[in-house]
Amino acid sequence: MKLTIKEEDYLETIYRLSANLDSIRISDIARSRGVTMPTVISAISRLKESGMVNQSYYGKVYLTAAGKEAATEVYETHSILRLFFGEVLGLSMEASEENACKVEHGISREVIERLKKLIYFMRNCSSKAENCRFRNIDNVFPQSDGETGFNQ
Amino acid sequence: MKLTIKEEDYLETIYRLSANLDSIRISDIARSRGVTMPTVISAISRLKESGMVNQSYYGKVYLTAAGKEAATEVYETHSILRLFFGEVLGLSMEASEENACKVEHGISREVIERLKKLIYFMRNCSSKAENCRFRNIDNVFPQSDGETGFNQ
DNA sequence: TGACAATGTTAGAATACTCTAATATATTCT
DNA sequence: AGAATATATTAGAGTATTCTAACATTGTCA
Repeated sequence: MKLTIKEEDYLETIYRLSANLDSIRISDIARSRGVTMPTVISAISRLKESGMVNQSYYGKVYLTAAGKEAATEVYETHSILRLFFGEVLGLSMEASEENACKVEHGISREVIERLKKLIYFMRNCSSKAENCRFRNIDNVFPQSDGETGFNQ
Repeated sequence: MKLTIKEEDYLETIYRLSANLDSIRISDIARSRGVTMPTVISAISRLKESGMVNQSYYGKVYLTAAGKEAATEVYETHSILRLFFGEVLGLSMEASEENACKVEHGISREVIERLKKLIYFMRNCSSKAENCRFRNIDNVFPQSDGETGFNQ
């Protein structure tokens, strides 16, 4: 019953749309993902078969309990990654968002838990200057653009 | 001319095999990636069309200059991610390797450069105890297993 | 209410990736 | 060299993902 990357992407899109819309149409998903409606229809029909989504002929799209659970997991992963890229690495909002989208699939629970700790730790660092002095890693070395000198 | 994730995976596999083997066969790649030989043949034929690989009928596989360049880039990304997971997040070697494989595609150059800085910074932290006291993030909070209390 | 616009669906196609089964070529060993 | 083994290739199939074109249904507003 493992979902593909694309299936997870569609679930996440539906989940995110449901924050702003009370009912979700095929066209909303298509617009949001930048694909055509037939593409969405085909994705949704696969998700219906996996029991992740409900949708009747010409009807609205709903996540099932299983679909909501899967979507929530992907979304939480996405959110933590976005925070990490933004707060710890100091990337712009757009770059953080974009990288989070690329990376959010297949990363382990363990990584997410430790990223949470790292973000937490860094937030503490930033407020207690005697302990550690940085806000994000770009702030620590604003001048040296990449030359940290590793080979492995 | 953008490569797919799988194409990058095959290039990286060839690149890594070339460290230990002086000539690379279809069967080496198949074994290394856990796929069948016809699958490799089909991947290689696509890579030949993109000018990333050379291989003659029943012959050995070679990366072209472009192939080597692409493979090197993926491999460097992989290596930095592995270091980050191991040194900063404190994951096991196997978990670091596995997560690096999943994440290495599509992550931006900017992220890699800042991860380098972060690893560098952490290495410095570890040696200068007055500045910051950790070896890896799991070491800082060895007890609290995940409860850092965020909601976003 | 009927026409037009918006939305949804089906049909048919293409690409990427994988497999198994069958066949062809190379390599190795006696 | 000839047989046995290893390796490579082709053929054919299946799934996932996307598209365009054609058609169906729904919604809106004049």
